[in-house]
Amino acid sequence: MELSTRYSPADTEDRWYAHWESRGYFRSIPDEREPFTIVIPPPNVTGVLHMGHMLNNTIQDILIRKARLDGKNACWVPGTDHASIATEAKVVRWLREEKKLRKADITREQFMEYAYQWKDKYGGIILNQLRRIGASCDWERTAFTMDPQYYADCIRMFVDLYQKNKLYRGQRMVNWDPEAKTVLSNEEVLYTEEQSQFYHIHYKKENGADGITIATQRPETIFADVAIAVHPKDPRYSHLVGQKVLVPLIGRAIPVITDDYVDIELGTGALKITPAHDPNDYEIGQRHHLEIIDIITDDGRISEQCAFAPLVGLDRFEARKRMKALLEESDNLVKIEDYQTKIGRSERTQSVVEPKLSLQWFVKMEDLGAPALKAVIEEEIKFYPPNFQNLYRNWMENLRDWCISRQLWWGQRIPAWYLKSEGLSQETHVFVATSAQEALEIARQKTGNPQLSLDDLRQDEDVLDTWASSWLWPISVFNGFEKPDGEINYYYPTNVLVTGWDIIFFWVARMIMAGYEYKGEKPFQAVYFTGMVRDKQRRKMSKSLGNSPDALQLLDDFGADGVRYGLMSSAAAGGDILFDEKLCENGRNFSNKLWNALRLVKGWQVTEAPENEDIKRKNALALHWLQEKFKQVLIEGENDFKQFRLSEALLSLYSFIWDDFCSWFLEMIKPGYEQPIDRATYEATLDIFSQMMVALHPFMPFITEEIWHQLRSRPDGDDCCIQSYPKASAADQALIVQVETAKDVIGKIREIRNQNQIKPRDPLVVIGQSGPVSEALFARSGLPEMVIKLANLSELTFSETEPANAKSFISGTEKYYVVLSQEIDVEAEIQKTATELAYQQGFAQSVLVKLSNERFVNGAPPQVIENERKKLADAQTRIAILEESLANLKK
RNA sequence: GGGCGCAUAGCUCAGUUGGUUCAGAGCGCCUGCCUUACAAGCAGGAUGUCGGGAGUUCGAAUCUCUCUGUGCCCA
Repeated sequence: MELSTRYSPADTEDRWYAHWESRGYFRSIPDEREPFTIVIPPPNVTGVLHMGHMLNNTIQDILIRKARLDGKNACWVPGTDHASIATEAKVVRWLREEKKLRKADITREQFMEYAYQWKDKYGGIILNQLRRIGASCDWERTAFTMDPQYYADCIRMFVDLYQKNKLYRGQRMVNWDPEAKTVLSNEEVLYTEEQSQFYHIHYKKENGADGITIATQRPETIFADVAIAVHPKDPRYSHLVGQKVLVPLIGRAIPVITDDYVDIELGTGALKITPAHDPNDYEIGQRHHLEIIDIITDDGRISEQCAFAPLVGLDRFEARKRMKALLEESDNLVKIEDYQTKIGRSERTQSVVEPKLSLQWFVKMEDLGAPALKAVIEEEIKFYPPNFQNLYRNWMENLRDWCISRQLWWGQRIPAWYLKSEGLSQETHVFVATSAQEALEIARQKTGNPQLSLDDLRQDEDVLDTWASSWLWPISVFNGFEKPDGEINYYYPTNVLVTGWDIIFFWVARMIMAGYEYKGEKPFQAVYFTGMVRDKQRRKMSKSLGNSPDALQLLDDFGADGVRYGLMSSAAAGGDILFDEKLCENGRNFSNKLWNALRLVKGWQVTEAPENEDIKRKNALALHWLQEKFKQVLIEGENDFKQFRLSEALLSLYSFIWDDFCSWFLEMIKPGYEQPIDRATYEATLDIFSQMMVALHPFMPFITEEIWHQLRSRPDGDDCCIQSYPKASAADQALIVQVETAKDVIGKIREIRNQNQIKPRDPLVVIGQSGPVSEALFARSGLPEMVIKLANLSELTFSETEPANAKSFISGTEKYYVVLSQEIDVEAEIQKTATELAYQQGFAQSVLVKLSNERFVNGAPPQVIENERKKLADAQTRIAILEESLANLKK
């Protein structure tokens, strides 16, 4: 069998994924095993794979594969989210560009047909891309937030909340997107610094005398003014309070009032109050019981309500432009100054958000929030890392009612019906039911009019906010609403949710609320928050910045395992990742290292018995040591997994495999050129190599599966993917420490070799000074042979006398000599030894000071004191050795 | 304005309950090697006021306070 010198992911990844899938390894059906459940944070149905998805789903896959290897019934439910705003925007653009259709020209039913066409065409892309990174989802469970069952669950939820009086229709100041003609949640509004202008406008008194000058960025809204507010402590305006001034151009009289909200420093210190078009003004208006005048239409134009005919019908920005001339003409404009301010724009349409009073559906958060807050504070749901509790608490303690209606078509249509006889937004009757027929029944009862027919009713035009559907995800994907006693009881609560911290409020908090509301229980035991993937300049990766590497290209370049390694190696929970391709390169290099270890081992000739006793002892020791070391790594790994310290778990496996296995173990047992290896060592090596592949499998599934099969010919179905994870057990620490000491000796011999330009091939003679530690060390069967091989020695002996022409080093508290053929620079040696001596003396002194401090000796635990004594003793031993060396050198 | 975090090697970051020669890893850098698995590699090496200051303690990268810088969330 010829293996290429480099590992080629392209040759293996698709093949193994297809194999796993065809074998049904990812399928989960409830059984007697303990379940381990994850529901995917559903990506946007029209999305494509980006770095954030790869990170997030790699973590989920690691946890799921580990659970599967641990013998649990691992269930990872994949799916997508309909993402109403984003998807509708894409569908609208597609219709306009491809079909030459405007949304206004087609019916709701036609639009939905097109939207589903679009979804069928693009909806599966991201799920297929997830397969490429190795995601071991149970694809038969793939869910979608607009599936008929899921849709029905959303409607059921809406009706239920309404019946429980946790849902109401109310007028509220909302963020309005005049382009999409929809309400946006606060989170969908992006604020950026923009250049704006402050119009200083003078309002005259009723008698024509000088009144008050205000500063506003929105002169076009003066027609909706109902008051001017000043700060109660502002002496400049105290004489005007309680008087009336006239709105320019229309001459309507409005009062001057006082309110603490006003910032004396900002602008002129006088604020015009326009409750219909500014959230703060709305609140001030409420406080002072002011009327509300709404002068802006749904599409952002000035309405007739403004009482100023020349501007009616104009766009708000066009109106603003006209205001300058109009105010100048009427002698009300004092000045215009440039002003830098934060402007909110719709995340989707980029349109400037218009604060607007609107009739919307709201969820009352008070009752829902309480158990959800408690669950996290009391750690019934654990957050990783735990400091996200603060952020969560902060938000949960300042809950506002949740506006769940959106003026869109793509989504679950709100199951509320009104009487056609009542005007839009003027409704006095509302009938909420799961179907029009039911609504009709209710309507007949409530109105007492049995003659009502479906034709008399009108369904609410709006759909649910996407989050108001996806908060049901952990329940609905297991059909928990329709069959509350079905498999949901097996899978729920799920084990862990893996998601970015940026949607802690949008989604995590709301899923917790829904969990307690509808299951009376938390939706997940733990939440693992991933960081954001950023570029090297710390910018969040985004499509608009174009700073995101092409995910698929990365997979092509480094292999899925390489990318997974790269993402995980610097991804502590919650910490952002400054993404650098270098990280994936490390992963690729690691794959290659594994591959070459395979090539080495599989290239060996095997004989039944070792060549001689030395080799037998050496190999036995090497194996024993590696097995013990592996146990230690496994124990640490289990610990890491329990705490979701995945990158630590990966790094310790990485260094075990690269350093301990490849650099030390394989070199220990590697036979000489064209020499065979004994069968016992060979087989044991294949076994532990195989075990290592299982241990690494959750992180790097493809290459581990490939090597698993390359190592041995295995029966059909004996795959790495479904092995038992190697069990951790207590390791022989004494052996591990001894080998570490031997490695230190070897390292120091190599260092002397390097410094003296002695080729690795030239064998050396090393003489150790007899001492208790070295005697015990070298009495370990196989250990001297190991040192001889790895340091390439012709001779390793012990003696009391110092050899001629040798360089010495200290390992632990023992002295060793490396005999050199070349001349030694005695002066340099004296210098070096003296420096070392000074350091050791200083060290001993500092320990001595500590030990002679009575408070330390009385206060510190005995173990710590014991350690200090040992440090001192060891240092003193080394000092003695160094002093002796120095004396000898000076002879 | 209110709140939350972060600051450790040139870079990116670990460092769990304060305690072992604890100051670490990877990358980068320097030296020497194409040593029959791997140059995507091997063997070595250098690098730190743990942001500044004060405090608690026998003992602080770790706990407290404060200052500085910086990032985020909310208004």
